[in-house]
Amino acid sequence: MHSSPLNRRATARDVAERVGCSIATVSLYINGKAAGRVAVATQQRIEKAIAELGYRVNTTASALATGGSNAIGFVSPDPTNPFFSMVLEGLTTGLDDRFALTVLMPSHGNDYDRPTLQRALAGDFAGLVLASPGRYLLDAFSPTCPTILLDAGGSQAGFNSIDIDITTAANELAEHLVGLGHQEIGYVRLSRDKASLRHRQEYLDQALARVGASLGTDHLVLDDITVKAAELAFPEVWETWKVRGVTAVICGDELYAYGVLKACKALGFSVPGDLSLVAFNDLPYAELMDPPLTSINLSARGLGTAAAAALQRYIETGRRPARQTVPASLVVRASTGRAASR
Amino acid sequence: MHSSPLNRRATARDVAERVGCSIATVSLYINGKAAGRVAVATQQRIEKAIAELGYRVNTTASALATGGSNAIGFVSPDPTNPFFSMVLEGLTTGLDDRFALTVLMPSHGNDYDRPTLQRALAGDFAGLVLASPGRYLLDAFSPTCPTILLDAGGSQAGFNSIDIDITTAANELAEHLVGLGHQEIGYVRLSRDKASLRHRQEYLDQALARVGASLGTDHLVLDDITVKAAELAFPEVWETWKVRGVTAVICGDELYAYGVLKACKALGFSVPGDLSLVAFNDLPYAELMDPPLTSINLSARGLGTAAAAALQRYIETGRRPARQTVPASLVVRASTGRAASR
DNA sequence: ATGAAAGCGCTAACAG
DNA sequence: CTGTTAGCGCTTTCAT
Repeated sequence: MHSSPLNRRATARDVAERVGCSIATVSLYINGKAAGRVAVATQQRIEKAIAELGYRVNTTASALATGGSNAIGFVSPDPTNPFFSMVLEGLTTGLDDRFALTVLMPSHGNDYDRPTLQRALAGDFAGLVLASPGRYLLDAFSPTCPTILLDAGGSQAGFNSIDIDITTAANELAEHLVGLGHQEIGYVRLSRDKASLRHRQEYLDQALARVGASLGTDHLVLDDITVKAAELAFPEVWETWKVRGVTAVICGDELYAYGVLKACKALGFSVPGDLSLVAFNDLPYAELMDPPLTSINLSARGLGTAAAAALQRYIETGRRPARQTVPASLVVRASTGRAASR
Repeated sequence: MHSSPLNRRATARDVAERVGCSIATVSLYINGKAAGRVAVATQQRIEKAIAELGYRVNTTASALATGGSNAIGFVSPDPTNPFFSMVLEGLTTGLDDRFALTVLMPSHGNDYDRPTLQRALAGDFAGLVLASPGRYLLDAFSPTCPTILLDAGGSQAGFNSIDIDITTAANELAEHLVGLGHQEIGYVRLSRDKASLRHRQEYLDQALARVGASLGTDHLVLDDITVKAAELAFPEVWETWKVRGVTAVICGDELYAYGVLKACKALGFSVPGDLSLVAFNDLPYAELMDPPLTSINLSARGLGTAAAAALQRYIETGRRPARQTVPASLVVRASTGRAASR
């Protein structure tokens, strides 16, 4: 309306000139510090000029002057995995409007690495959120701004983290499975050393052992977190698992469960008739599968909102947040049933 | 190592002092403009000092000085809808490392609105990508930086857009359905006026009419793009559709198809035995459904990479990109079959 | 109640 | 080859 596209953008100086006041006065007004320091009449004229010129503060300049950026960096392995989408959603809804969320992803490959982290450090962020960082990444990482680790698999010395507490859920799952007669259980996991994932497995191991069941050591180990990887590799590991007497499979990531389900169908197995299936995550798709997946809900969204709240407080007060935890919970659906007799 | 966390960050001045040269020289070096202008010996000493101090340029200051931000804003309705995740992924892989991608989402509600757009305009972005903007948003929108519309449903006067060309796919789908004996087809769509979605429907109407089939006017119209919405509403509309003799349903968004599928199961319909089902989108989950969904692949990722390329060129050259199109394609899977005899 | 001025850290002429 | 200088647009003291 007032300006053709891509015109020079109005500055505080333009506003000041139009009003006939100084830039400082404009600054006071737009930062809400005018009360009792700027005449009301002047304030109104400034407001009017701002509207007429379509003025908006230049956040870059503002950040430089105040020495504080308004950008939060979100470092995520894979925007396409709904777990991270949900964390992202939690973050955006939890963050104040004055913060901008910048996402940093691996430029190639399927997880983020040092270069990605370097970019995160190089950008001027007010705060940083690292989602499910591999442990090897943290060795070489020294934060330059308030940083929070998400789902890092237990507290990491010197880092602030929000973790998923799976103890209760793991125990419930163990009881659920054993209650259905399952003893020998197969596990599908990622090859990379992700603390968060190893963590899941360790708790599971303990919880199952306590009730007399076992995860075995013959895990199906995959290099990528994709449906395809699990689908292709499942038939092979099945030979081994069959011998051990496996009647249920737990997948360290939900995408794996989708793959296993497809493989089962191709092999003519019925789920849960022949094999019970459990997934970590509980994405919106878990209940759309056929059968719907029994899963451990990792509260991805909650992780995001908790991170947003903690990080904002951290940035504002400068005090490191206490270590936090969001609870995972077991959601029983039709993909688990009585163990097949053997 | 060299500095305790959250120490004051080294500036170019620190580097210059340590080396004993001027700030300008440091600037030349770090911007790769040193060749033939700075003595090699000096360059090495600068490099050394940079490493020792852990210096990184302050991008905020840099942006202010050059008058160009390095941030691209991505405005998206819902990070949780995999379509947008895939666009996002395309964007991140397509964008140069020197750009940072900032995501802007509706602060609440289920689509972005003027306030979100305001935030996008207020941030200092080098470029902006608006995903599937509602038409009503564009009336009041005048870009202040290179902006590209994605999936805006046909060119919008004065805007640069990349659209999904569904003509071929729509024709193929029409032939596919009619070939299977379908005449009366139900359509599930969003109530909001999204040009991109209306567009889909119009093409479909034409393509179907051409081969003697019909989409009817009794669409199932929903307010949110969620699985639940479709699942709950389907049984009601079915009464109407049954009378019309509907044998196939096309869903304007894949999430709707998931809902319809669930509803069908609950109602005891077999798909495609009693009803064929088609979805727009073709997310990774389409083929995991039972039955796998016949769908129109909207090339979300391709949309993202195309946008990244076009926007970068736009920013660098200042010349508006030509209108572009990525083709959609029909993917036939098991959810469509012969029309039920009636 | 308002303005002048210093400066945030960097870049880009321009002068030597 | 290198340093000086003048900003980028804003915030913030400190006078007035």
